[in-house]
Amino acid sequence: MTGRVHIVDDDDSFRTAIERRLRKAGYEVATYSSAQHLLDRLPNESELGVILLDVRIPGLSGPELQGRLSEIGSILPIVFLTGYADVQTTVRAIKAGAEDVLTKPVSSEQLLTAIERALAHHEAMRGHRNQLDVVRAHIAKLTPREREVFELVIRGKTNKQVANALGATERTIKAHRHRVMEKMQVQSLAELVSFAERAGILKDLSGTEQTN
Amino acid sequence: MTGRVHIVDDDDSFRTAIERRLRKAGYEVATYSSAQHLLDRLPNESELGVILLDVRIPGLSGPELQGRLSEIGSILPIVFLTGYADVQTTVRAIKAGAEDVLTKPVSSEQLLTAIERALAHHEAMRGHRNQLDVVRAHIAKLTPREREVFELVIRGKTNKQVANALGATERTIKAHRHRVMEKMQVQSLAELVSFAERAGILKDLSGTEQTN
DNA sequence: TTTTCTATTGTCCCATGGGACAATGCGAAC
DNA sequence: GTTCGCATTGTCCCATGGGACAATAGAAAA
Repeated sequence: MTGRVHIVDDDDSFRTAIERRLRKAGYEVATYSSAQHLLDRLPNESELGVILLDVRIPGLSGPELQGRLSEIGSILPIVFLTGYADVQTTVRAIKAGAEDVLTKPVSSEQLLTAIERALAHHEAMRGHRNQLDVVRAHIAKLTPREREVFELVIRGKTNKQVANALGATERTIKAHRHRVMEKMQVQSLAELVSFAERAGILKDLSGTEQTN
Repeated sequence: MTGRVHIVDDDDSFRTAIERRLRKAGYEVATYSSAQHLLDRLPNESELGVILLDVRIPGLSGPELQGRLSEIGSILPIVFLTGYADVQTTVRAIKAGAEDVLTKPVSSEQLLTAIERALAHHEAMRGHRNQLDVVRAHIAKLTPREREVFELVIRGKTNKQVANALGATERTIKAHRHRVMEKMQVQSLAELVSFAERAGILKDLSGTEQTN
């Protein structure tokens, strides 16, 4: 699998050594001497990639950079490199979503295996996120009123029930509902519900009572 | 939060020491001198619990026990205790779902914090699994034919389309569909789709074409 | 001020979903 | 052999969803 490896490490000779190894293995490489440098020119995620990140670096630490990236919505997988074995840090990193944690010196085999897995993971995650983005983009186009109707319809309310709930005529709801289906680009209620479920709406499974 | 801590460690004195500390903290405790002993009398998950598991123990190792438990559907959280810092093992354990990995000697604060988090996690997971079990139990009651109808209906197919697809009359599908709604205990298509989505059916979002 | 977006509601008409009341045929279990 | 579960299909009838064709009104933007 091809992709770009973003090496973040303050040790010049280490960066160079790893870079050489990775280029030889067929990967694109970008290097950064600090976390800030990576934040300054954020990798474009239209390209598959992985961040090789040293845990302890001057300025923002590895885990701190991980937090920042997560906050800004990055899904670039991170493979940590650490000079010494620190269980506490390792646990936190993995729980925070790190792809792997390797100890220096790292064997090429370990490194390449981790990178391959990370790239595969990145690809899968991108797929998921793209689907989500599409759905969310559609939802964003709904007007406030349409959004209200949407919320009730995906919970199984009939037009009549929605009409009562929102204080409008059944005919009106019908119109809103029609535009919701259009904007969400679905042809059936089933699809609409699927989308909603995947977009994280519908967390709780209540709203089943009927108020004719 | 109350709950039972299952200590698995071959070191008698260690088990006793930890047990004393935990009982003092208000937890129920069960001890096992080997992984096999725990497998022999599996903790009942109707009670909140957590497994305190030593990584290296004679017989089945900690991670191996973790694998076994996972296979048999256990969702008891596991907090690993390890004598020495092994990043490789730690990463695998966490990725395999371990709640935490602590190094011996472990401070009471660390231990109690980890246990509390594990118990809270167990409670949340049980909730999720119970919902899932209910849905799956309902699905299990469907006859093969009803299951086929179910699969198509939740993908937005109309009775007519399902009838064509399965080579039956619209009336027949109507009958099956009715029984599906009954057995799944839902009143609306929206609910049916929600359940299906949560039960893991509907992974791919295809099946949108129409063949009147 | 004029255009545009949003919300609202109407009437007709048809397709689809769903309940009520029934019935037939076929294997498998008893 | 009889019972039981399962699949199948019918007819009526009504509620609901959804398309077609239109129209009104207020608010915000150009």
